[in-house]
Amino acid sequence: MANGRRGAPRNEEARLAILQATANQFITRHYEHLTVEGIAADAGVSKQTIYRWWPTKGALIAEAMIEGLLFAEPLTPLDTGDLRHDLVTWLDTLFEFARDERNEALVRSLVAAAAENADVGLRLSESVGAASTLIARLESGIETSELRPDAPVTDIVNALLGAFIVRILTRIPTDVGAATRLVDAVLGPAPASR
Amino acid sequence: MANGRRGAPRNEEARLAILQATANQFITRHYEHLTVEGIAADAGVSKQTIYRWWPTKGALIAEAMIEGLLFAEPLTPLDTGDLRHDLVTWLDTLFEFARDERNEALVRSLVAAAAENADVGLRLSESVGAASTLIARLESGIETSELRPDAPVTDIVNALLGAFIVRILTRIPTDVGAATRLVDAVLGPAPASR
Amino acid sequence: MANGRRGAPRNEEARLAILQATANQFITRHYEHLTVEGIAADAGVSKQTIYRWWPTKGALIAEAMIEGLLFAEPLTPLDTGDLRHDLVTWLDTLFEFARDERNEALVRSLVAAAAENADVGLRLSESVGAASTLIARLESGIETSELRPDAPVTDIVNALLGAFIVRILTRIPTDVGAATRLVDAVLGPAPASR
Amino acid sequence: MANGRRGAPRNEEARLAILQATANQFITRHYEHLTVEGIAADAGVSKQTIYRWWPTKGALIAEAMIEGLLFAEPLTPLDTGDLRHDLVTWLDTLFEFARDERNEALVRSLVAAAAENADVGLRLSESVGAASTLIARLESGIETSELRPDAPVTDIVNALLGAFIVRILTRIPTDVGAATRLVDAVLGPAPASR
DNA sequence: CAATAATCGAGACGGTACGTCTCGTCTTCTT
DNA sequence: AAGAAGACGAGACGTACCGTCTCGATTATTG
Repeated sequence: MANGRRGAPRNEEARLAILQATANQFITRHYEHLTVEGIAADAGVSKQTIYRWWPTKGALIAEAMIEGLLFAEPLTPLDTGDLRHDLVTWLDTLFEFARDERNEALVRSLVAAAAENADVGLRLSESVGAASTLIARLESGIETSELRPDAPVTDIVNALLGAFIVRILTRIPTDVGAATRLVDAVLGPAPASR
Repeated sequence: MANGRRGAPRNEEARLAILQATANQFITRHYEHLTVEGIAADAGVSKQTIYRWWPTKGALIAEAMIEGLLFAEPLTPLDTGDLRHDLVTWLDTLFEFARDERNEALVRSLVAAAAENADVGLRLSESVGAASTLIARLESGIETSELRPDAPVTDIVNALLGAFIVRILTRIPTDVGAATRLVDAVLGPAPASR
Repeated sequence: MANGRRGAPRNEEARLAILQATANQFITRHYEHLTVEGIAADAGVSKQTIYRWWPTKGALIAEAMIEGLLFAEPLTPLDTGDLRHDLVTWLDTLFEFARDERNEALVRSLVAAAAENADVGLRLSESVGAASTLIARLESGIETSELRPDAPVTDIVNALLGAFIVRILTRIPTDVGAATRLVDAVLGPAPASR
Repeated sequence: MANGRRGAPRNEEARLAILQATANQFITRHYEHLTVEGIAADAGVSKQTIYRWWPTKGALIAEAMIEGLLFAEPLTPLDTGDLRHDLVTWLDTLFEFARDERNEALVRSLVAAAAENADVGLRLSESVGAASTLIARLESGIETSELRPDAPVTDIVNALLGAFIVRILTRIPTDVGAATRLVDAVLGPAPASR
């Protein structure tokens, strides 16, 4: 059945090649050295095909993020039943991930992109920190009374993620206890067994 | 007496003109559109004079930050004796500052610069959040027992500042209670008398 | 009865719209800025319809010339019985025509097209100078003995037309006596009774 | 001694390389396929260096003409004392030159350039026909009474050259007698010994 | 009267070149 | 030396057209 449009339909293969190339280039050359010409060449596509569908580099990156091409495995929190433990584990994984200079540069690059482009910004906390899953985990912590009912869940997530990002931006190497200390600050110090 | 070097000494006037021009251009055109040629023209200086003394744009910005040319008034926290209140006030001022789209863009620009340049990154939390003063304020809070003695002061500052930056990057408009909620999130809920 | 071909016949309306658009664009934008896309848009036709029937821009222009769409009125010589006078009048009209900058540009454009495309070249002298009529006029001059029987009629036409074109190309403004001098140059000086 | 200007002086080597490359490309690829990028690559120069000094392709060609880089040997008329003979010889050489398809294309290309650019146009008749030398030859013919004193010398040159150009543009192959016939037309038929 | 074949408008596509912008280096003259 | 002026090679920008191609819709012809 007709779709109301005429002319050749958009080439899905080209679209994916472009997004994949965007991810490749973003990872290898970082945001500041990302070029549309490079992406076009890498994707085997003409520049015009890129400009026809995406207004800016940022839009490309944002879409590559949506397609899940930027990060290999999303860093999502677990749910073992112990909120404090789950948060520490998640943060530790994040810090560990960023201990590899390549990954740290990738995150920094993503922050740079987010700073210059709203589309990327909108997806930043989701992409870096799996924010929505994290929020869900915290809300489940409220149900198990590990968190008081009026805890500002979103703000807690922003604080944890923000602390991570500030560390990345200020280039302060992360010490071992950082994750625990941050969670302590946010949930209050660990009870009894401490 | 001679300083052991020959030839004309460095022109301090030119140095300041360059840094001032850097600040002007940074504020008006943002980091992504900052050009060395533009700075040179604005400062009435040749490009070579810039390249002779600064290796990168980031170094220029970092030095302009040190000279206090980027932000009009530093947003420092007060000390009224009530820590929680002082923090909320400070955060509110920050959010208020960023409510002006021009300032928000300025902060975003600074984050972009920090992401791409270590010199700027090192000074980011100081410049945006007056981090050292804030740390001092928190430490004085420990003395007045408003904070437990082992509170992770630096991490708390990172969390507060980071939450602010995450908000800026994700372009989420700030609602009225944000500052209070954030302090609650990071220090735990306000005690009894609330 | 069938013509041996199946499918929809060529759309004559589209053909004329294309040629008319070619003429419009040629006149307003000149040969160097003539684009197939512009013609297609102007004619309300798809590019493919143009490429299906004409191999090059030159072919389009040549056909527009044949259809008489490029020049409003062909500049044909008269026959008053006085050959020399008729030639001077004709040349004067030509010079007068080209005195309007718009027309001069049009002729130059046509020369450019002729230089780059054989189809246009073939029709150049006919289109600019009504060459065949001019040759006929000269041959009638032989019959009235105003011209010697072995006069190289075609070469004379080429010389007159060529001189005009050289003037156009070299951008030399035409003075009043030019037409007369040129006829003198090509036919030899006027005889006795002058 | 100072010349009043500061900054590096124009690089003469680059200038010549560019003009030489222009000539090369013009000869091998013709005007319509001449590209600034190609010239820059051929000359080993950046595009900006070209655009800094020449506003258009036409200006490049015009300057290459002035430097005598476009035509190997200028086609200048001789002076044997016999005007008619010298003109026929000159025209014959011209026709002979253009009989090689490569040269014909070169002349056509030059006409195209002249049609689209005034700088080239100004130099066309000089470059193709050595117009000034030809005019001088005709004036010397007046002194020897081979030409009447009031002969329109410039117009005669335009007519001869124009006839040549029209032949080139209309792609009419040149027959053997063409040169003689044209000169006959212009000087009147040859006297006695014919 | 279905199957076939050609036309047409629309528009996506890989390419090439455009003319501009900025980079970081360099060369010259002046202070 | 340091500095102003500015030329230079390099390379990316975003745009304009090229000529080809794929669509779906619309005619005609033919078996």
